[in-house]
Amino acid sequence: MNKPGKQYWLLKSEPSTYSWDDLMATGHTWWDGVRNHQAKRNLMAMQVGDEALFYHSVHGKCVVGRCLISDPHQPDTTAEAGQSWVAVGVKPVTAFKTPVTLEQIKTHPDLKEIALVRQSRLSVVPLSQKEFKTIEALSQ
DNA sequence: GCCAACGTTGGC
DNA sequence: GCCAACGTTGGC
Repeated sequence: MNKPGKQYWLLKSEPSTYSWDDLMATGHTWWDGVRNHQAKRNLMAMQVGDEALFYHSVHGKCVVGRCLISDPHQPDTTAEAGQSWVAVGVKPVTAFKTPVTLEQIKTHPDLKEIALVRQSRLSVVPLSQKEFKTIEALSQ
């Protein structure tokens, strides 16, 4: 079920730019356009088969679904010449029946240390397995 | 190398 | 619309 070393992530997107529905419509996307070094390190640490939650920032402020890292990191084709940013492939797995709001996350005792809140501007955020499972359970 | 100014992100 | 947090840029 859970292969060893599997990691968990949260991917942020402003839905007016790219939404969960956009991902569902195509079944696959390249998570590109990330221009932050810490986020880049997280992308490079991802392995195929890692799981990620999809978070709608700004308009939404909730986790809306679960997805899968389907392709390892590779050069971001949208990067300007001379700059080396990376992208990973992402596929949707399940849409949350009930989106999990930022407010729920902030008030849940098991999510006090979540990087989503501690580092609100980071767009590719690592999650512990417990944090991942806790948020997933809230979506039922 | 320091730091002020400015731009961006994202919550409120 | 405002502001806090951060990152980047450029003058010195």
